[in-house]
Amino acid sequence: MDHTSPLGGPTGPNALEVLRTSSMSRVVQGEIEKIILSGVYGPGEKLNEKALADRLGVSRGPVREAFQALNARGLVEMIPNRGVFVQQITRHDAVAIYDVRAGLFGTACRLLAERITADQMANLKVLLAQMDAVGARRDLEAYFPLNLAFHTAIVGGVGNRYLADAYSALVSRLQLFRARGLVHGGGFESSNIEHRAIVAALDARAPLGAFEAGYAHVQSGKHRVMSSGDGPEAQI
Amino acid sequence: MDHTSPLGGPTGPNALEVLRTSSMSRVVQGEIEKIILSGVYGPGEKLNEKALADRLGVSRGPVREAFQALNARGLVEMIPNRGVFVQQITRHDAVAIYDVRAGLFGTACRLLAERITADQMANLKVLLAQMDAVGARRDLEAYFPLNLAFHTAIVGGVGNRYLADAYSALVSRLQLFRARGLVHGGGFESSNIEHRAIVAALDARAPLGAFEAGYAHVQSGKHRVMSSGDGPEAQI
DNA sequence: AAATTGTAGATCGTTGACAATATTTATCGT
DNA sequence: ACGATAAATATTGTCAACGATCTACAATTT
Repeated sequence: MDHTSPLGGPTGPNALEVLRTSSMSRVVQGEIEKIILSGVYGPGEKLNEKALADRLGVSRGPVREAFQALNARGLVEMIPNRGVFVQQITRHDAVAIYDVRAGLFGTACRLLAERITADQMANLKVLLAQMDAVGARRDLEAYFPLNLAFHTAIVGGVGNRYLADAYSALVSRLQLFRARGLVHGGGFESSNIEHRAIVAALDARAPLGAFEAGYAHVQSGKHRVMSSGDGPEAQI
Repeated sequence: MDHTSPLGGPTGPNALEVLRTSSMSRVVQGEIEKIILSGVYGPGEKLNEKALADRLGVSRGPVREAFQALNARGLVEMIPNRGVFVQQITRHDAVAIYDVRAGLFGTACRLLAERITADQMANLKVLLAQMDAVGARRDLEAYFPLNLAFHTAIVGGVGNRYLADAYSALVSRLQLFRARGLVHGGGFESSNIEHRAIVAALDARAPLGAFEAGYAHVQSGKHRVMSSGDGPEAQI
């Protein structure tokens, strides 16, 4: 999850100017990923090599290399002699991704239950209390980052790089499914109840209970998202 | 599997000749991956761009693109202005990978228990019986592909592309940890007992039991591998 | 003698050009 | 006017070359 631009540039490829000599293709990859996830290109839309290269002020070589990396991460689809397209995620795909994500998140909870420290436990409880408070006000804008921090604390708290990478790869792919950024809160209460169940299981150092709580939480999120309209509108 | 020589003649592997016009860089990626996983290059060894390009009979461009894809898949490490190196997997890394793999395999068992067909069930039982027979003879050469087929049937049988991809990516990374191909059978009986437990849970359509059986099986395999000598010698 | 500096060779990162393929546009026949 | 065919254009795939950077080794200094 190194999407942090080396230079806090506002917009545009001025970050490219700084690192012109070293790792251009890696910066290009981050830029293209940001463009894709920002939704500028619709799902299935074609990514023109030369156009992107000109826009980023580089040659086609680094762009092609960035495409290969993004393809391996599942964000784009490459068809020989045809071009590169933004990966299309169907409803069916989203369900499949959620299933895997549930298993990974449950595994994270299980592993964390075996090794969680007092500090980590306290941190989770703080986040839980904050989400309780914010949820009572139905303040979605404030709830969103807290929810993200809660999940990150659990997945990252395990200290397993491969687990964190696999999980974030799935989350990135799910971003492709968020066609419009329309978000409407509709699962505050249940989501927070599930959070509390996870923390309770972690506090009890119960691996099996923690897995079940984490697994069920993501599955519930899947149902919340998939059952609303014809597109995902909430990601809780 | 086709034994196209990794150290093919100066003319290059024949696969490249056939697909010269279409997707060279994808073929190059597969070739380099085979070379890496075959253990020709030791862990941490440097991969020279021009040398690989000359050996495969292509230019440096496709090789560099293949490197990007392999880097994203975690098989190589790229250091700017220094080069590309075979990814080093420490003992600690292997343990972490096994933990994630256990969670994914358990998840596969869980999901399969919810949707397994009669044909799939019969296939698993056939494989189980064959492994029983071969295991009684302590025939490791015959046991290995059967074991692989068993795991593949479970992970692939779910019909979840993302689950299968994530799982195989972890398995590929674990291959990096197999420094020497020394394999000595030492866990036949226990491994097969665990296989039977998995099949039993699947047959009972018990998701939770299937998860636990699959999770425990991979964890046992981790212990079998990690506790023997200073390197992995069995992969059961 | 050990450490530092300078130079030569090798390797990497990037670019622009050329060939092969796909897509679009124009033309022709019915 | 519509559909099929052929030229024209655009885009992708690959290559060879140029400048930048790193590594290794020799010369110099402390």
